[in-house]
Amino acid sequence: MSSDELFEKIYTSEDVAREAGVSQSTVSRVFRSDTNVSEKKKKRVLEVAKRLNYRPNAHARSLITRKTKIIGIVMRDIRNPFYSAVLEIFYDRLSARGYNIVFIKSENEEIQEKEIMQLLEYNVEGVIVTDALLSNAAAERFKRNGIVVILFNRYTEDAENSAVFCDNYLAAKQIADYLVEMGHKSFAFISGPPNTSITIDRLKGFQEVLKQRNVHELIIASGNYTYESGFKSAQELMVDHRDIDCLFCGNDIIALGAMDAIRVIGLKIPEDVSVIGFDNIRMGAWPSYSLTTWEQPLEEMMDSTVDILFQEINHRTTTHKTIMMKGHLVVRTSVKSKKTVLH
Amino acid sequence: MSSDELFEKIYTSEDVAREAGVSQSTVSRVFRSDTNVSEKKKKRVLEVAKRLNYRPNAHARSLITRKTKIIGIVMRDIRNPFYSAVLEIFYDRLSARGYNIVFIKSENEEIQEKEIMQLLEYNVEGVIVTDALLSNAAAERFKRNGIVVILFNRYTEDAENSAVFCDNYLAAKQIADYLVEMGHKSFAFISGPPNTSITIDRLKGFQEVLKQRNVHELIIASGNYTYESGFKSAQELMVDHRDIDCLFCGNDIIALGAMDAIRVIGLKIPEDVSVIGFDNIRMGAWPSYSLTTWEQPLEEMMDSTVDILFQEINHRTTTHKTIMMKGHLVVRTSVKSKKTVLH
DNA sequence: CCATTAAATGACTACGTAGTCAAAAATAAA
DNA sequence: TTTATTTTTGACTACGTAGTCATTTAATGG
Repeated sequence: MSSDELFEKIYTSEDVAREAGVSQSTVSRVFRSDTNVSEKKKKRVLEVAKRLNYRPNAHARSLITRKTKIIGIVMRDIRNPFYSAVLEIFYDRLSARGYNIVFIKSENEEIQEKEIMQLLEYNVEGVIVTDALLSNAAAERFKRNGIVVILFNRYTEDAENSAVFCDNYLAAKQIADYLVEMGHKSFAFISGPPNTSITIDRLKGFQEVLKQRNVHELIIASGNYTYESGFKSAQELMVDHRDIDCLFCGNDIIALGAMDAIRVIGLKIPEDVSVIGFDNIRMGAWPSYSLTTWEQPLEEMMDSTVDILFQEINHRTTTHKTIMMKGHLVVRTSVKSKKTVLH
Repeated sequence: MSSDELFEKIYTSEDVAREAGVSQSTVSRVFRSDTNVSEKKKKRVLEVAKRLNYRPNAHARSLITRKTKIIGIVMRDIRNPFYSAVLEIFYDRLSARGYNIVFIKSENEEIQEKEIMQLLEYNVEGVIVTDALLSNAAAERFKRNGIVVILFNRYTEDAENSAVFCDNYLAAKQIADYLVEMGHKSFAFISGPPNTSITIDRLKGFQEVLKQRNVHELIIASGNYTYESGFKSAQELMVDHRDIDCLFCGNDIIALGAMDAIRVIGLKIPEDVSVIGFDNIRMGAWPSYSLTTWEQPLEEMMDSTVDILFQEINHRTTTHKTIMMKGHLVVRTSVKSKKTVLH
């Protein structure tokens, strides 16, 4: 027994045309919102289409128009709340422009062949790379196929892609300034993977200011951008270096892990150790943490990203933009002021 | 000036065929891994393909095979860590089977027309609905188009879809038993949206056991499955009902919010109030919370879901399965034992 | 070496739509 | 009414692939 009978036929524009007594062209026109259709026929077509449950086939359309209305989003750690938020907001923005999202989870740090294949085969119009590295070879592959690539929250020195990110260097400098101002003496930095632009810039800015302000020792522990990594690093750090009074964490989720580790040891935040994060994820505001952190202007960054994305898709520009945003410090209670307050 | 020159031509199977001195059919065979191709020509085709950077066009393929290798995942609150995890795991499972994921964020509780359209137009082979409601009308739409729908972590009484979920009723009963055993007297339940199967079953099981054990009052606050909602509900609850000594939360993220609210008020967990959650998200294990909760066998549930999904896609079965899994209690420190311990 | 069978190959068509172009219909102008 | 102009319409083709079928080539058996 053929089981096809169990399902209704999936009707095509031709079926609708026949039923409505018009040509396939006219049906196509109606669904492209082409104005050159008489009200009468338009109405008839829509009626029939509704009755037959007709929907244009996106693949056939893509084939002929060479537009897929699909954007690929490459992400590594969707469980990082920062990136959950990023995915959600990108979805809203792209959806509002009539685009669909193919979600690609990058298995390793660098985008793999398999992932590139997927995106190429589906002919995505653009790719937003957030959480993963993009090798020059991969960037080249996309470019050769006319696929726009935008880096979000990261950049590569030499790759010729547009990128939108927070000025991590400047932010780290301001954070360092703030911490020194607050009277801290002994600093540690728990970083993410050492080979990303984010990590490099944050470390660089932080170190520069410390040096400039005559703090010559900075203890560095690098791991990855997870709670577990932050927990473990902080634990080791605090055991080996009892005198640390200030911990700059590569991002908020690391900071939360670090705070828990510090408290488990029996130390108090911020009395014994100050902790500062980066990103301003929602959880940082929870009373259990009340994390002082740096807020990235997430929505603005994403708006810019989407703007540039469509600019490049539509005008096929070859000049790329690098947009660096500022952000600002969000002061809560995880950093202690050791200075005497003067009235 | 035409800007097309800026990009390499996107080659087709025909280009490859010409260049390799074979027919388009042969190129197609090579890329379908059809065995009926001589090693010699296969090698030649692959060489040329690599040189031209050729990739088969997924849309053309979909058009002719009527297989898209795309699964839609509908989710409402990706920021809920439970669902972030769900998305990640589903990605791994589906990806392993060569399928791609179109991510759909449901704007409202119920899947909207717009979202259905998107999935239909892209001819997804199946849809996994996790976090959103699926009206009968919507289910019907999918079914008519031969699209398999599986409900994950929920079900509807009458809809004819397969569903995989945790036995919430039984779990809630065991939770209630446990809490009563531990000596609690005054119970409250902070629920999610009251119209989902999850909420209904958890409440039902909880209430039944309480009644059975002669606890006749249960204070109920309903909100949604977010930290903020849990925080607010707990705050109101604890102010209005000072005597509550035990709080059953609809899920873990609500529980975390509730715990923070309780602590902000100045009460201690579990000394003053016990809190229990549901899901066993990672954050519950963090030392700041150490939440006692019910673990859903997430991976097994998702394995089942994917199994059923492909079973229905491949064999086009019309009989639907409902799989209910058990799960188990994870005891941490957010519930106090008020009973005297006897040795 | 020829007959038979199996493997490899290419010509051709279908998939469902968009869009071009020319013809037809409707409208305006004379 | 006739002619010029604009709007609507349908026939037709292209998009890039999979797969059918007939043909050619290679392999096998006697």
